[in-house]
Amino acid sequence: MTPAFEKLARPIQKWIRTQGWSELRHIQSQATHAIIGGNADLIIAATTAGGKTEAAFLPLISQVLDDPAQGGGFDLLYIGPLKALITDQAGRLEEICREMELPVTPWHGDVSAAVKTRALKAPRGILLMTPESLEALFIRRGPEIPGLFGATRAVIIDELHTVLDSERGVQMRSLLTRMELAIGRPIRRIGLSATLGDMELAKAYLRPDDPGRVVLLEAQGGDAELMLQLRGYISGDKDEKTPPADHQIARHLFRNLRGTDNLVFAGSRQSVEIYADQLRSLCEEERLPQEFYPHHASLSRDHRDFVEKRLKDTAKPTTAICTSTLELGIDIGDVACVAQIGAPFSVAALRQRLGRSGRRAGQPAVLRQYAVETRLTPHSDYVDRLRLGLIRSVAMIDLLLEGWCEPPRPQALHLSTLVHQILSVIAERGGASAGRLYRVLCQEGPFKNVEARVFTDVLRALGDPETALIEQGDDGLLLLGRVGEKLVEHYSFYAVFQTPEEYRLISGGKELGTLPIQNVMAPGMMLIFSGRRWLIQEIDDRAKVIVVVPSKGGIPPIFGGNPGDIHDRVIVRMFAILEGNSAPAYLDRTARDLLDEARRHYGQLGFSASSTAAFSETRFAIATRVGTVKTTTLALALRSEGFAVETHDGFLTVTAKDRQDDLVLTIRQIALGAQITLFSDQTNLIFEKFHPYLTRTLLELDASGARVDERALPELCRQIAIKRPEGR
DNA sequence: GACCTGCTGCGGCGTG
Repeated sequence: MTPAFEKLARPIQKWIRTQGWSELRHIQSQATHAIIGGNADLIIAATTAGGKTEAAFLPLISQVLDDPAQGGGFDLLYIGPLKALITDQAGRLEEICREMELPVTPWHGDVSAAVKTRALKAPRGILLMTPESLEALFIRRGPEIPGLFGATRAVIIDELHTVLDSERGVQMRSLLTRMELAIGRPIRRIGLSATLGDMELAKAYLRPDDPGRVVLLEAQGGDAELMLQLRGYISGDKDEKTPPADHQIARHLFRNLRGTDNLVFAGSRQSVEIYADQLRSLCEEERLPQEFYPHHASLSRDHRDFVEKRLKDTAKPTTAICTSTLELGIDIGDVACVAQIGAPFSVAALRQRLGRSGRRAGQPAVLRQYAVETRLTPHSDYVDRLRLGLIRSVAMIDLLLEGWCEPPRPQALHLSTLVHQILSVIAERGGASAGRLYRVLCQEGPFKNVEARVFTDVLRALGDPETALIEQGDDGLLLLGRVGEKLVEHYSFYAVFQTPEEYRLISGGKELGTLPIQNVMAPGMMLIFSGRRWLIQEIDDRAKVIVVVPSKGGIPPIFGGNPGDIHDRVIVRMFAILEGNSAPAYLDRTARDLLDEARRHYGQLGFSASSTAAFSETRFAIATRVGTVKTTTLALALRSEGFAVETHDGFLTVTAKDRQDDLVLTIRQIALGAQITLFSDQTNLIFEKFHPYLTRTLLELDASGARVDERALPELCRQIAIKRPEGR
């Protein structure tokens, strides 16, 4: 055994021997040296089954055993984003700690109150929590926080890459700062993460005040060989002999995936239902046992557990048709192949998904990408002619092969989460001064981009008698107001993210899952859900329950959602592909023809030489050549100047009301720095949980930080206005 | 033109 092994506590060494490990993995040795040899914050980056949990916990538990704390609460705090992950990890840690009399306490909404009460009475060992449960602890038991975490040596943040700059990530960092302030010292932070494109940014998120001192350990190598194919399909065939594109794809999946474990990422819940239904029918037609199952967040926990268990069970071949539910989190074992239908929304997601395949030594990772484009007619729009879905798929695969993926977004203001944390700090302490709130949240905490003036405006908005979230006591202390008290009292307060209203779908007394309320439903209608077909029997609008029975026909429901942000670099690569002339070897015949066709149309539209094209005196296209945020910003600016604008990947379609409007002139004026209003009264700015309590001015400021990039506008318009050298 | 995640305290009732 290695020097690292010798550093571990005796009981841990004994446990390792009983596991039959011949040696520690490299990342585990490195982590042992870093954790036992120093006191720095740490990021351990490796794939899902890379042994990260043990890499962090074996040395940390060793420290606890070799140098036990005398009281002062839990020794180690683990924060995980999923209940299932916490249950999984608690089980693994209990195995390690069983002989050592170190308690392991999983703590989330499904854990019984008895377990929680016991842990609070004698707080020690390892506590595993969700960010929401930690939030609840601060609000319900604020004064007990120093006693519970006074001796805590380290906090382990699992799946760090999934939180980073998200609402939940900001909430978590705020809680950690508040915990450090409550106990009067920093607590070592250890992040467990998938490998990111830019790990420097992850360091800054883990410890914003001192990212330079964060040690980064990355598991090296392990890159399996990649087998790759992109197949092109054309939908909207008039020819009756050719089946529709989705049938062709379903048949191809059926022929190639049957008999093994696979993941098919279909892009949306609706599309998951469509393909699951078709694959089920194919099994029935061929009189074969069922092995294709849908998996997405609207399906019941029971059904999802069933699919996850089947994936783990090596005896039964299983293919899950899924959304990002199966992209991260609990281990489902190795799969033979990952299929992706339609272009993914980020290279980071594509990489994470592909990481589910090719994990066994000697096995290649297999990616099957399916691109669906519409059949062209003489009237087809230019965006259809440019085959943007196929081009984006190629761009993302290119970038994946180069090892690039999207870095976390630049830090937004997060005013909705700030409102939440203001209420939470007041609840924790029973009241707080404005100065203290500013210090805790904005100076020490994660809301560093919020200036004092903006912070004061937020407090004023919350204190407005109409809003009544907070009020000022006689001594100047800020207290919860009438509405604020009600909000904080209810358990729905702890989560910082918004959730839509839904119907529950019931059949034979069993819940099938949930359905967003925007679906227009009536008894007698037929529905595809959970991969099967149903007839609606009755609807209870007040209880939000729909009762269904099995049927022969049906259509898939709408699940809604918001368009995602495509990164600048992906769009830049798409244009490079449109302007290039070689075709990647992994394209099939149809995909290659579609790519040629896209390039031909790109040239015919004149985009090689100019960034604008006119279809008539009032209808134009602009090639922005940049990602969603900047493209959307230009769209808002042009709308406020009276143009009608549609957005696409790297393109805008612009319609002028009359021919007097000169688009080119407007673009030139913006390029020269003309002042433009981006938001009109009609622009919806409420998309996060606590946005309804803020003023219009604050909402515009919040949107400016995250959804638009006003400063990039003049340069963007300069680039659009100039002629491009032909053939570049 | 998309996806995902989470939740306390207490009253009422049944059982040992």
